[in-house]
Amino acid sequence: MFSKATEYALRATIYIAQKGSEENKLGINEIAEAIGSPRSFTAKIMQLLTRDHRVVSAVRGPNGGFYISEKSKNLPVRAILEAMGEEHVLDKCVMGLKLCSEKQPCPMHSKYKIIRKQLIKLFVVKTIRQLSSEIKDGVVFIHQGKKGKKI
Amino acid sequence: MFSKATEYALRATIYIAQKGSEENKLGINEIAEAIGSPRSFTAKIMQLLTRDHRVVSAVRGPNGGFYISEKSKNLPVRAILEAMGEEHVLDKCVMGLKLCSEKQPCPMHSKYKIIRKQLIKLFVVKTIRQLSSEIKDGVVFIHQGKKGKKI
DNA sequence: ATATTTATGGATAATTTTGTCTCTAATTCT
DNA sequence: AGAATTAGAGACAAAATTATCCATAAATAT
Ligand code: FES
Ligand code: FES
Repeated sequence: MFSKATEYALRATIYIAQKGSEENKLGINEIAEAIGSPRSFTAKIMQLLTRDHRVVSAVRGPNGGFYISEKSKNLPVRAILEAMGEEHVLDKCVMGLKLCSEKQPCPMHSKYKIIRKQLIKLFVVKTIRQLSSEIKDGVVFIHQGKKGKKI
Repeated sequence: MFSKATEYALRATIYIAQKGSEENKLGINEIAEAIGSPRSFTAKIMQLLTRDHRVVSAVRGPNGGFYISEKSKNLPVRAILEAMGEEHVLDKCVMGLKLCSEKQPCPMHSKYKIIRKQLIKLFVVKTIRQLSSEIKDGVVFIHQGKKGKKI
């Protein structure tokens, strides 16, 4: 559904929201290891998430690293997709027509639109905070290591 | 959601099902133009759909071309995904975990699984015949040309 | 038989995505 | 001020996807 980059972005953001804070920032090494993603590629992805403190914040130097402000934790998960420039995935025609619309719908449109509506809603109503708290509460994973790495 | 290749496969298959028959086979040129896809690439995709007469059938020579048997029209749309080797897309973890499961679910799993269930159902219950008949009945498009190319 | 038509198969090219590496900039600590 | 630490930025490399081209095989028509 999403690109690898966006999948890593989702996992990294939720991980930082749950494990980090402004007082306890997380380094790129820890993040990449925790979510099971290639380190350097993840660093590049973080640059997209941090520009203008869009979703994630970053500070350089000793004790620096990444964190998410309490305010940003209230952003919908969709904000991550937007930062990655992949929010369109939710609006795309499932059969690849240039434009999904009622005017010129593809053969799957009438059925698919009902499903997509729920999908869009999921990404809009769920906040970063809510997803990260799920990790705290129950048995939820952000990476599956050898024996499954629960955080 | 799907690769370009699979999107073309979906459109091509539905188009052939609606416009063609064993008596009136369709050539690759007509198909590619009708669905708005690159001709040569589409030819490659047809090879995946036609091996073992999996979904589409093909015959060479004059008056040759592609068609879909009445039997194959009863296949679920999912059969197209399978021929393209992309059926896994429907089963994938939305956050990119190696395995989507109840044992080690990602933070979005509990909500997403409900949506995915409907998505899978859509591809399983809808047949190629049903989709192509929708084109016949109503105002449904398989390609959006200059002014929208209805077929 | 020969020419014509149409899909098939293989090689190759272009583009996008994924991933790495290194040097630089900012920050902190001593 | 200088050393250490951490993210940022850019060039680069590898892999996957998308796309093109051409020679070949099969079928038909003459
Ligand atoms: S037009 Fe295809 S999903 Fe809306
Ligand atoms: S584990 Fe992520 S969707 Fe099921």
